[in-house]
Amino acid sequence: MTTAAFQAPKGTRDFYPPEMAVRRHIEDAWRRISIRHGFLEVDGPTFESLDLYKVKSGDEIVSQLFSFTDRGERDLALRPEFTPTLARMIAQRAAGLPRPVKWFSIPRCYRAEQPQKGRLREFIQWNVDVVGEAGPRADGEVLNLCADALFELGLTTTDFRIGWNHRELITQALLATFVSAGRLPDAFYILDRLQKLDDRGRRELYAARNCAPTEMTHYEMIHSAIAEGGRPDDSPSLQRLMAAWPQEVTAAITAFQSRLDSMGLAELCRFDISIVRGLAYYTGFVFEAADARGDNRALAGGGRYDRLIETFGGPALPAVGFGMGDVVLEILLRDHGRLKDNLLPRADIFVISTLDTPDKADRLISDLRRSQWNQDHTLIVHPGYHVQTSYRATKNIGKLLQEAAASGAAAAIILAPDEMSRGNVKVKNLFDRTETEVSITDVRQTVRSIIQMSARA
RNA sequence: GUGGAUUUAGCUCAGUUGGUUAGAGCACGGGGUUGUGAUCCUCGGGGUCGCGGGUUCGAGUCCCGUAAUCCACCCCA
Repeated sequence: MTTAAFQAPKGTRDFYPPEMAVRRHIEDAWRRISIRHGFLEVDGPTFESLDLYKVKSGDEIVSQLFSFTDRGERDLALRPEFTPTLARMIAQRAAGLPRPVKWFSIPRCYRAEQPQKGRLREFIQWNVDVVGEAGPRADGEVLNLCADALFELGLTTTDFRIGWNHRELITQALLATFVSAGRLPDAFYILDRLQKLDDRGRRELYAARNCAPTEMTHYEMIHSAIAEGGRPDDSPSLQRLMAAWPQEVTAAITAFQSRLDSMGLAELCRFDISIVRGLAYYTGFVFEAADARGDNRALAGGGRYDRLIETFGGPALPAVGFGMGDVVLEILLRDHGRLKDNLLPRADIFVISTLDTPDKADRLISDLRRSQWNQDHTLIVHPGYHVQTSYRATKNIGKLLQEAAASGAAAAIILAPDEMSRGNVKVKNLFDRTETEVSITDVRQTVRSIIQMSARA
């Protein structure tokens, strides 16, 4: 064996079978849940024209992209996210799409950044968007889907939290209480960092942003409100804050929280004024999912961006969506013990033969793997089995059974001269270790019942 | 882009003040015990010690550079 001369590029991963199985596990859950909520899958090119990314984020983004020039002098970049592609696709066909458009995608994305915990240069990001539907119903719908995917992967309300906010509403509330219009950008900057800093850090932040005493008092009250759980009913700080807010603002906040409550998300979701999602393009509702223990970076984030489709040359269409990356998600699943040690596919049946010729085993294996159709050949009445066998020359049944057990099979079928002389084979249940001798024509039936039993266990 | 730590077999790790042909466990593969998953016995493959330079009679070991990994910072769509 020689030392590999090459290694995977910085910030990328190789997916050997165990890692690939974890990735499949995650992607399958995303896909399954998206479809269950009525979303359709789309994809686009892995690279787009560089200008597409400048439209939304300006020139400074280029340094964070993997970009290149093709032989026709076109400036291109590997996609750092899917949203521009989505917006482009919607803009191109906006006239003909039934509304609302509910799409999801599971693209590989690329960012030329310094790798660190939860952040690589190549990653997979589940994207979900509802386009053409304004209002809190769609907002709640995407948040619910985000939560549902995490539940589907085995996480519980003790593992993660979702915080939500509304940029428009909170702007009104700030303007009505202690922030002047000119100070809004500073206010959002401060809100974004409020929960990430300790007492001293916050004081330094207030000083750096030239906060007046009333501002500091308000920010500290907001900090307490979030720490107290973000529910008006049991947060005195939040009650005091909201008492001074315009009535329509508090009404909208209460209404949205009760919408979440009725979707069964009461424990999970909290109104969190500090979630502002840095990006300028969010126009209203924003939310973020994170580890309940406060470890790790954000699991998922999104919100409403009603001007986005216009920005990419389409009609004015309201939109709301979110993204969830595979890297942080996998770390969180592991941290909370929600990933099984072994997610590799397990065999249904392992076939062992100590016969001198291979024909009978080959025939049996082939039959078992093939699906059975009904008479019209319109419907599979019984799908084929996942069948494995040994490549070893040995006729040592003990060793072969060991291999059978390692394959994860529920049943082993043993073809040996003794039984075969009677037209029979042995079928061994690999879970309870019992075995029966059956006619070779009855094998399929015997195996089926063993597999059904073990699937229940 | 900046700083710290790390890098020896597929994995986890030993490797003495610099000294012969670099080791162990696990994993993997062959064989054995008269046809049942354990245990056991036996044999085997696999490393230019991350890469490149330097010091030295001699470098896995000391020095310099570089790459990657992990952690933190900047940034974060």
